[in-house]
Amino acid sequence: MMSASSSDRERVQTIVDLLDDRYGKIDWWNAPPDEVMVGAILTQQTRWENVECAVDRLREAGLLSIPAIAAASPERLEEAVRCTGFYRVKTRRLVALAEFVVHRFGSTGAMDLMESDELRQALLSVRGVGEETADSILCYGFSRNAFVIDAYTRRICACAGITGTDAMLRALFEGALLGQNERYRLTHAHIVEYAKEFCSRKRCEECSIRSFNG
DNA sequence: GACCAGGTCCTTG
DNA sequence: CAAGGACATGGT
Repeated sequence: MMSASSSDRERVQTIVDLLDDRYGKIDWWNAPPDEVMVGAILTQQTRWENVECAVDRLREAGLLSIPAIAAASPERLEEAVRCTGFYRVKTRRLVALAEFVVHRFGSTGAMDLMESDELRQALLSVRGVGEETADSILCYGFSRNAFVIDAYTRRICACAGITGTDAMLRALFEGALLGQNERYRLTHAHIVEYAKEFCSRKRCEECSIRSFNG
């Protein structure tokens, strides 16, 4: 058991190990870069099942690529992504990102030539791309070592008695993941799965991570 | 019918 | 900087 004086670093390592034991290798958000960028926007404040609905609709409409989105009418995009909610603002964000990629890089492939830090800054300059969205794109779309901090991560960390800014949490997890993209992907996936399983009114008390706190 | 979901932006104090 | 609201559909 963790002692009351265990450091944040130790607690994070314990969480990472506990989740790895529980879920192990899982296939999670394995998709081409264009699809990850689209999904990263659409999943904002939205359940993943609804994102899949929109992704299917976009695919059927031939709009599941950055060039296609950059050239599409807002009306067609809105119709396809309506099932994810916030469909007007998400359409604007998709178009902003697609136009940014096309104008600044020409293609998705050219983006991959950039250093991670610069690519992150570039993504953050797009209206509608915040830190979580940018890191999701980096981690899952471009296999970079960017750890995604989301609401679930904050909640689980808070339960474990770990407090701090997103930047601090990100540094803590990145310190535990040994610079391997596969571990970055898996750990964030594990956190989401665990949170969906235990961070509900009903099952919060069964969550063993609470006991790490003091 | 209330409440929440893998955020982000904008406005106020 | 912290807090509060807007954005909107779909599931419990």
